[in-house]
Amino acid sequence: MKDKQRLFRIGEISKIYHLPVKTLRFYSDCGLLTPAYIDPSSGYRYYSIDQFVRIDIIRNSKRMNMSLEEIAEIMEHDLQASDIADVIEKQIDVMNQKIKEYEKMRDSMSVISQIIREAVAVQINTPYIGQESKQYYQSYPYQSTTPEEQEINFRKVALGSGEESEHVYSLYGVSTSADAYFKGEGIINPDIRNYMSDASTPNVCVQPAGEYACIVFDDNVYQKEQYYRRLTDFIQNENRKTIGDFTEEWIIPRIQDGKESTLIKLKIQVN
Amino acid sequence: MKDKQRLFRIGEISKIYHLPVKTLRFYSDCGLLTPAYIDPSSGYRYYSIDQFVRIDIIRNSKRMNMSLEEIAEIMEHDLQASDIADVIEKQIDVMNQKIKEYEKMRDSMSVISQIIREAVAVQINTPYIGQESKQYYQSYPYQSTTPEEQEINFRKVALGSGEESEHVYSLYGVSTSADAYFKGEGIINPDIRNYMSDASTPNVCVQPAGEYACIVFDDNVYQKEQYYRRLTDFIQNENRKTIGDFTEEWIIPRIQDGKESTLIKLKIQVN
DNA sequence: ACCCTCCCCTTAGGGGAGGGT
DNA sequence: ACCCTCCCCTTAGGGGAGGGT
Repeated sequence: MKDKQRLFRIGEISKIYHLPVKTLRFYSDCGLLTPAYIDPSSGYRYYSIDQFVRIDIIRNSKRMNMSLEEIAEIMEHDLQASDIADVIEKQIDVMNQKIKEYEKMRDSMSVISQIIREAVAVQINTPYIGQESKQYYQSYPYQSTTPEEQEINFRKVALGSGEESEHVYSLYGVSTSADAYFKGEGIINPDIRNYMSDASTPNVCVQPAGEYACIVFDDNVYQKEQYYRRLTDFIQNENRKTIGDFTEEWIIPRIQDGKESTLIKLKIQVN
Repeated sequence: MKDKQRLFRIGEISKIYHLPVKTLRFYSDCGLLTPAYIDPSSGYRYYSIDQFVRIDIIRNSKRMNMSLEEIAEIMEHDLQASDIADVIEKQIDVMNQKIKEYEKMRDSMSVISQIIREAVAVQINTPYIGQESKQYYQSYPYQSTTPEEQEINFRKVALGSGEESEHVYSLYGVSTSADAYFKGEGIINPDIRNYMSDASTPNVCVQPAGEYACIVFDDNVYQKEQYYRRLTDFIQNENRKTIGDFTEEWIIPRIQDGKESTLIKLKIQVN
């Protein structure tokens, strides 16, 4: 019985458990782990072997990502072994949730980095003819005639639904009326498009696979016109005819000298 | 150009981006997102469309689990598109790390909840003969003659190595000399055992498969003897002979009326 | 209504000063 | 050496008071 009275100073407990003294003091102050005895004159904390199990429980629980509040909860409730299994299984669910969430994030991030890598792999500012594969998109009929209007419309689309937690990032873009452009009416965008990885959502539209004249540029949205010109000059030189409208894919916005600059892939189908 | 001067009040930005006003004020105060104009007399914050990209970047970066400090870092550095891909891929690595870590935790937690479920599935305090499968363990030669000594020795073993992050929880136990026990010398534990899921660690020992007399109890370590008696009485009644030493598996410790109580499986091989 | 500036609060401690055994 | 008690600091804001347009 006298060995049971063996008391440990805070530094000894710290060494045994590899726990900082500060942490033990903190547990003591917040009532999570009250020392067996506190010297009233010196304030020294003394721990007995009875405290060991509690420290074990705190340790194990913390490893399961439980908060000190939850740990205090379970420690003052005299759980049966089967209750402990319940707690552990609840934490397993929490872990599985986290894992799923992170996997979604990671996959979504993979997609976008892939798209950026592909875009920067081609010669920037240089038109080319390329084989493009089929793309799915959701069309939102916001007509924009100025870049400012488009900026606002774009946010309405991107932030409008409750898709908040769905993806880290979504690929957006616009179509540009070829008719209006070739008539000299400038760049008019009849809709905003959200590109999808598959056709699983309702009302999804399809952009056909085929040969496209493309140009990738990285500039401020107010400077778009020159890239349209380069692309159409190129198409003429190549003696191609366009099919359908232009599309812009807004790959990634960034900040250049305090101004927005967006990496954009502009393309139009040709025959 | 006058549309470009369009200024938005903090509440409008809040509505467009579904961001609390408090958050925007906080970003403003810490310099992450400075309003385009602050009225010197009223202190009202006004945002222009130029701020929109920054908010997008903050939003996307936060979704990738980046801290505001990291976001500020990347925003003041005029990154190229390929640099952004680098940043994203770095975050993918971070995510993968997290996923791995959580999967490890979850698997380790699964194992222990499984062990508890199996232990509580048998009639508690009631001896039985059961078929036990092969077990691997690491043996640590700490002889303990009192429960107190054992408590301390156990922590030395469990906390001694740097196995901290390996598992949430490990199954430990002791052997008890059958010879000494039957000679009336009491419960003497020549070693402490850390049970392993496989034989991959060096110096691993094997506890053979076979028929064992077992009893599962859930009590304070100072009360062990009565369970040894129950088990040995049972073995005698069953006309069995023991092979080798007793082993105790310390399945899960908990707190009962302020005292430690451990769910223990005590067993010994019989023929 | 909308906006502002304080001020205090949250987790789980860490760093350090200043002082006692 | 080892221990103590303040006190201030960290993330990313949230809640509320009290007051201005």
